[in-house]
Amino acid sequence: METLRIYFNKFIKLNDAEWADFESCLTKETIENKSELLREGENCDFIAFIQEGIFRFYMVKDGEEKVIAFFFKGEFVTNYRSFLTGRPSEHYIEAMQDGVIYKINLQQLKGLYDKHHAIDRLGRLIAENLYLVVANRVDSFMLESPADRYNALVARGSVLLQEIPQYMIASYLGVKPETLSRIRKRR
Amino acid sequence: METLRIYFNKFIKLNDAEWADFESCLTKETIENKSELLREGENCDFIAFIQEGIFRFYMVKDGEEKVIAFFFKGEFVTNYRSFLTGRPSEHYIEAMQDGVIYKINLQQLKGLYDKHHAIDRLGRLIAENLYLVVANRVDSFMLESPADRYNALVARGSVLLQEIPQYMIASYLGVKPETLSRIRKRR
DNA sequence: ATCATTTATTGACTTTGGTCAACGAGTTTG
DNA sequence: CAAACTCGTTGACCAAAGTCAATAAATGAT
Repeated sequence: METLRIYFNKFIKLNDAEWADFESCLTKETIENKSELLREGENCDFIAFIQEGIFRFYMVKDGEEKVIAFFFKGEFVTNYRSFLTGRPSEHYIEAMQDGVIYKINLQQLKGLYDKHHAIDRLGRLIAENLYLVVANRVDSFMLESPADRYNALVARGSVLLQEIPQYMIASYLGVKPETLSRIRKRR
Repeated sequence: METLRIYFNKFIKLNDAEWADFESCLTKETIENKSELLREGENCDFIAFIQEGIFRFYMVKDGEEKVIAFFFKGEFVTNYRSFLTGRPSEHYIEAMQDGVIYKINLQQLKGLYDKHHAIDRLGRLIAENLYLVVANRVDSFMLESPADRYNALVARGSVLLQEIPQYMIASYLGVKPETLSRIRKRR
């Protein structure tokens, strides 16, 4: 899996021994559209690298689906909170397209952390990376109006706009579908 | 500094050699109330462990101070985003009381990461920890009303309520001071 | 202790987003 | 192909938070 190794090189270059151990812990999975990677109440015991596909991370509050995040090709999909704390997930992860992922299991990853300094570092780099994503999201909620948030998506030509139905984007932005429709009209 | 070491034991137990190296990179600083640890435009090249004191992390948007976070005794204070990315800070960090912190510098920490697997792991655990804090904050913004967020503070008897002026709590909750005042009255 | 400043509260009014309902364009299914 | 859904849009109305202004309470400084 040379192309996979190249992806991980963006985080850290593992030597052949480290990579061999790491790769041996990855399990490739073919995911079909609308299947669920994780359900509420389950413990998330994996981090998965997305080779192909889009996933949404959502929870159900008062019977309504609230989309917290989307995950795309080249990113990691997991309920990182459940993964880190060992507590059951309050969220669902659902595939929005057919896809291919490489899962690594919590126990195996811990083993690799102990065995290879470099893989512990990879874990740090992944954590730091995920931190930056959520920290930006906090800022956008604290500082920007829903219209600002939508315009920011448009401005950076986000993949979201092509691939994701509008009512899910609305939820992701923290508004109702009717409101997003009106925001779009005002532009 | 035995008591300091005990704090870090909550993350990871370092052996004597690791701790000696780590401790030699910590610089103790006495901070006086209202002094600024970091200003907008500066690069944040440190993580500081708070032995004593409270800090607020805020930014100025359209002439208004927006409080993103508070940091307390036993926690780490830093602009972690600026620290990780090397980009200039958009935020300020200000002391809200006299305090004592132990700073560790970015370059030194990188050296320790290379030298000791265990300290790289400590870095991972800190990143994971900070991730959990912001991830919870995203959820509370997406799922709860301002009144819910305030009630959650009250319910867990947060230190914030004693130590922090109400208009800063309002900002932290994402509302205007007048609104927080009305939320409190409704209870 | 008094005065000045900052912080918190309250009222009247505006703005923004939510709610409910209707409708039309596209899709899917029988 | 037609019926049934789903999704996005629009309108009328409602609820929540923001704005602006006045005042009261608390805090600090002399």
